[in-house]
Amino acid sequence: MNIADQTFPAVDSANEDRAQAIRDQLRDAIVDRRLAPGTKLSEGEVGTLFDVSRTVARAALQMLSFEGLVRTERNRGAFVANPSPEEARQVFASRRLIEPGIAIAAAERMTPAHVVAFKAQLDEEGRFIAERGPSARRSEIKASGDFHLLLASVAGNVILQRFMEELVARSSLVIALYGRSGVSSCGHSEHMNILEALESGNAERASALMLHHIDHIEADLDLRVRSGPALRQALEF
Amino acid sequence: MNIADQTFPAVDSANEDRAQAIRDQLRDAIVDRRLAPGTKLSEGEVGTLFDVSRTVARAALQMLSFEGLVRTERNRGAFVANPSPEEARQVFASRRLIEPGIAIAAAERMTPAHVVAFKAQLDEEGRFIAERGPSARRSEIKASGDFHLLLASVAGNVILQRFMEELVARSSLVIALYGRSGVSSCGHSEHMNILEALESGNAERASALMLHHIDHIEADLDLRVRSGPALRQALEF
DNA sequence: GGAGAAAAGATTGCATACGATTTTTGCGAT
DNA sequence: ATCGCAAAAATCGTATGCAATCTTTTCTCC
Repeated sequence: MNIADQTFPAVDSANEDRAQAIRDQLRDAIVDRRLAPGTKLSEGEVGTLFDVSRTVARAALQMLSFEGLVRTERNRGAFVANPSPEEARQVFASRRLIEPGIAIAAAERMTPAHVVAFKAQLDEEGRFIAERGPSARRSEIKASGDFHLLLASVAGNVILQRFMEELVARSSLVIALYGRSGVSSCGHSEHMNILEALESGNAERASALMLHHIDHIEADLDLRVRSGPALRQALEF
Repeated sequence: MNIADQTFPAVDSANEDRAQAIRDQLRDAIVDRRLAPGTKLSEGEVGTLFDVSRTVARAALQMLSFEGLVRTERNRGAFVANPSPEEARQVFASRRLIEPGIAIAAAERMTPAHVVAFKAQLDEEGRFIAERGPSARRSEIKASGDFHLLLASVAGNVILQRFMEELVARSSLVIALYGRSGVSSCGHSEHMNILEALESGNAERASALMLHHIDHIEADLDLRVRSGPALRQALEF
């Protein structure tokens, strides 16, 4: 009975919080761009979709609003975030500040097991790049983010790790919105270079490579305001 | 109209969210150490105390749990966070990574109005240090944190600003728990030096001073495990 | 008297209900 | 046909109720 109806939504998460499970699925959907920015996420809809009451759906949406992935307006509802160019710049400014330091910390804590995990991660990343199609592109963005999350977990600071989770999620949104080309293939090779530096314990080099990597990602964005930002906001789309 | 109702931190909060107001008050109480680490915050108690239902009290507690100021255990309730020495170290490691960069950004954006605000802030800080007594010490810790928050707001990156809000709040908890002496008077002069550097537009110097300042704060902590950490955790007090 | 088990009490997780607010729809006037 | 306004529908904010879980007390048995 449990197995049957909890097939897809709400993974296993028996003792876990249901709201958390819903948040995770919604976050994946947002980061994967299956939910477009501006989409309304009504409490009732989310609730019926995941077969829970509005109470827990609301809790999930509140969590996402804390992470900056949805914006809530009083008495109006929750919407998938539509980050402005300015917000996008701030996301990357934050990453430039934090990630080089994370790379240094990670370099000092790398173990052979970590190296194996990174190689598996990069393999998967390469596979998605080889594929074509919109679905592959989404997976590609997600895999690219996972590299940075893996690095954060190796660094061993859970606070910074959580910050990075938020920043990576928001970056994915920004890239989906403002991304120009397939810089990702270039990003893939940069990831490999970073791993090389980490593997050889060259913390400084890893840090510098990371900084450049972030610069490259941001440089690929087209952050000019398009077709009147006020109108866009007013129309909420 | 705008001026009238936005007098101060919206205690009345007519159109504001009530849960948010409760969160703010609870946060202040935690940071001020009026609520000791480990204290249980039951939904019902908080609700009756603020004259709201459990629903909104619960929302406030959820917010605080996101910020790391309370820890919630399923089916058991919410407790004021009791950061471990390891957690304390990670808080300061995060600050060492972020705040020097914030100082640089702030130095580049300082205006005369900002300088005035900083001077007022430092005046108040000095006043609390001059006073004696436990209440003054609490205000002193809070004022010291406010300096860093003011700096973050000047830096102009709302994402980093929110990160700093969390880090400063957790720092206050840590200092209250593990703080040794009145390093704060020393911290006050360091704040003044930082302001000097900011005022003269010397970003590099401000950044370096900030890094040392954080080091000094952490150096004043006694992060040795005291009287068995496992026992302490087990007894939850 | 102490240890263990069962019951009572307290607290959380979740669903539902109801008033308030916003958005949409329907209808008549210009 | 368009605009304005009022009623209806939808949605949110919040309170409350019930079942599940945890804690404490009490009772029994050794």
